[in-house]
Amino acid sequence: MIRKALKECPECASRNIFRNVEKGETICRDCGLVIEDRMVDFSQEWRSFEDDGGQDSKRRTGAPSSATQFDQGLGTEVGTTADFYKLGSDRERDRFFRLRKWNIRISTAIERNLKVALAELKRVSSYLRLPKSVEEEAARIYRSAVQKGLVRGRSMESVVAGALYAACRRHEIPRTLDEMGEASGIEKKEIGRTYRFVTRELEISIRPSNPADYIPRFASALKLSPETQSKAVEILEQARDIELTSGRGPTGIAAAALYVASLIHGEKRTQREVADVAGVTEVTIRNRYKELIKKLKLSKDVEKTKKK
DNA sequence: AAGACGAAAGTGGTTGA
DNA sequence: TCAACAACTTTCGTCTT
Repeated sequence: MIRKALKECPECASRNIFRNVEKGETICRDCGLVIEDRMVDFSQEWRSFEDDGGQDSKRRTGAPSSATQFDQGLGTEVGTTADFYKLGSDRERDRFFRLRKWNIRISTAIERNLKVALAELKRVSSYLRLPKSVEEEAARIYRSAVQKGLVRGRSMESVVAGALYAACRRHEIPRTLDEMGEASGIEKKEIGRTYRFVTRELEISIRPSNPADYIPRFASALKLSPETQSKAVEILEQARDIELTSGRGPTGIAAAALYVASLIHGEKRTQREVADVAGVTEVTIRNRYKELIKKLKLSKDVEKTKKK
């Protein structure tokens, strides 16, 4: 859903500004500038990660608690010392202290971890300029991962990055693993690994990302016109209709579509430039590009603009 | 000289026996 | 658990603009 907003583009002073609320992006239709992508997404997704048997128990009870608060204001405590005197036998007293000690030890450990992790999450999230809704989703995912003990054997940072990556995908504003790697300082292999592991263990279903989701950001980074941008999306739609997109990496396809569109509209970018912002190699762009012009009889369009 | 093209070998992940 | 495999990368030589 795209709706118009009353604002001026800081780059070209155009009023031709569009907001894509779902993606938290605001784009100038004239110069293609992505003005801000930190809008609040009100369409909150509710999902329960508790393994309580009820598979799809989506809860809508109570006020929305921010998952980025490190303990949601809900600590646990096993009794107080005042309770101690109500107990009878030595056995019971021993038991009481043991439990109390354990509980404190565990919950403070978890809380401390969560506190540090959420700070890191916030840092990475703001570095990538992600909307608040994504940040919160990532925080929820991270919390579930901690509760299931999935962080053990993995670095906290990599799980944070994985959770953020997953949250972006769920909100259909995918970032590449490269971007996530740069923001978090974790190698992209590692992020991919923890991402897969965490999503599998928590049974978070994520649809394969749509190449078109990458177009606005890539086009903006390449300073391509909105016309070129929509041409790229158009190409992607055609490509999807004839099953050219399945099985291929979405960033590669997006990059190739953008490359072709830039040729057609006489705003040529080199394969190298497009490859860099998309985080793929020129070879991949070439392969996708070849398939595109072949199967979409696009060659004549490209030729036409070449001669001009 | 830079960009585009393509071949060949290598990498990491998925799948199916 | 292992091997085949598909997609993508790296590297490098050649052609085109």
